[in-house]
Amino acid sequence: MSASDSAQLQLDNQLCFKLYAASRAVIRAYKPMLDALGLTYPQYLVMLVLWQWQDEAPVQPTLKALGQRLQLDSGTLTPLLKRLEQMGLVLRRRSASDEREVHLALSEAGQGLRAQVPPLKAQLLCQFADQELLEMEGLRRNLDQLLARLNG
Amino acid sequence: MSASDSAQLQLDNQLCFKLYAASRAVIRAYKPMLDALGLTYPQYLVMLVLWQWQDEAPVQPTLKALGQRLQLDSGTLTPLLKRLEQMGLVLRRRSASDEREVHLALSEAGQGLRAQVPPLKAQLLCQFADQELLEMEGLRRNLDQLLARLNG
DNA sequence: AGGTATTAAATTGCATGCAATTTAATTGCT
DNA sequence: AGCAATTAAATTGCATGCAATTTAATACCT
Repeated sequence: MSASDSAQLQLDNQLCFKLYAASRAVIRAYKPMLDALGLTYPQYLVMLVLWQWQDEAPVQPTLKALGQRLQLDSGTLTPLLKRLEQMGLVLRRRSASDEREVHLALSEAGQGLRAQVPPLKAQLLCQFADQELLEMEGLRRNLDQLLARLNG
Repeated sequence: MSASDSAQLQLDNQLCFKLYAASRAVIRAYKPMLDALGLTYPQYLVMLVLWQWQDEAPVQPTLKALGQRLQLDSGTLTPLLKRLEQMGLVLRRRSASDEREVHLALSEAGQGLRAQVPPLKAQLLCQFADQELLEMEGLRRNLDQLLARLNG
């Protein structure tokens, strides 16, 4: 165990830990807004995708396509989507042309929920100074690079 | 739902999603190394802290101190530490001076495991170009700022 | 000293993530 | 057509995260 080995193991220097901690800290910051919406964080991300697909529809809004978008598999998404269906926000039905696929759609309530987000989001963001929002934009670009490197 | 509201909801623009996706992507990248160590990702983070405390000992290496370091509560750490204890890597014992506290220590095996990390870590990092490692350093600093803002 | 408030873990319950397996439907090949 | 290979979900099992409650020990206050 050399000195440089030891330094490399310092938790404060670990990018992995920073990412893990920052991700959970952001989820905590979203908690008040998500409580108001009645959603968990991953449920919110699913709704974001489905709302987005209302504007720029992909070929088929399937569970598979959603999984590719969020990098989550059916083991995570199947029960999550069943909960959103129970909550009356999402509709699931097997494709007529290919019974293996599950097609997703927003219910009226699911579409309506979308309008509640912007004011809550604004409330969340207004606690940050403009300066800080700019820095976050830089952070977002850095994350893009990392994601492209790790996934693409 | 204005045009700017819609743009703000775009998933690609969401810092929250980028962080969430990047964190999981990094954990995936660590998987081969962690499999070789026989640890899960949060278990690895716990070991990193305990190894670090061997060098720069805090007053007391308690579960509470570990929780503050990793921002995790006893609901997560208690079962995780019991597993590390079962694996023979960590020792847990109640403090003599305050029976409420659980003190943590590394077993021989737990200390020995530390030496296996640097070569595996080097193997992990060598898939990245120097340029990319520099960019990650910038990312780390950005995450520091965000964490300080959200936690501190 | 005695009783209340506080504190540290542990426990309980629920919702992810993710690997591995299973099931059912479709493709592709001969 | 017939059958193996592939594919999309669902299922199973396990380890987190985290809120809420419980338990046990210590601190505090008069």
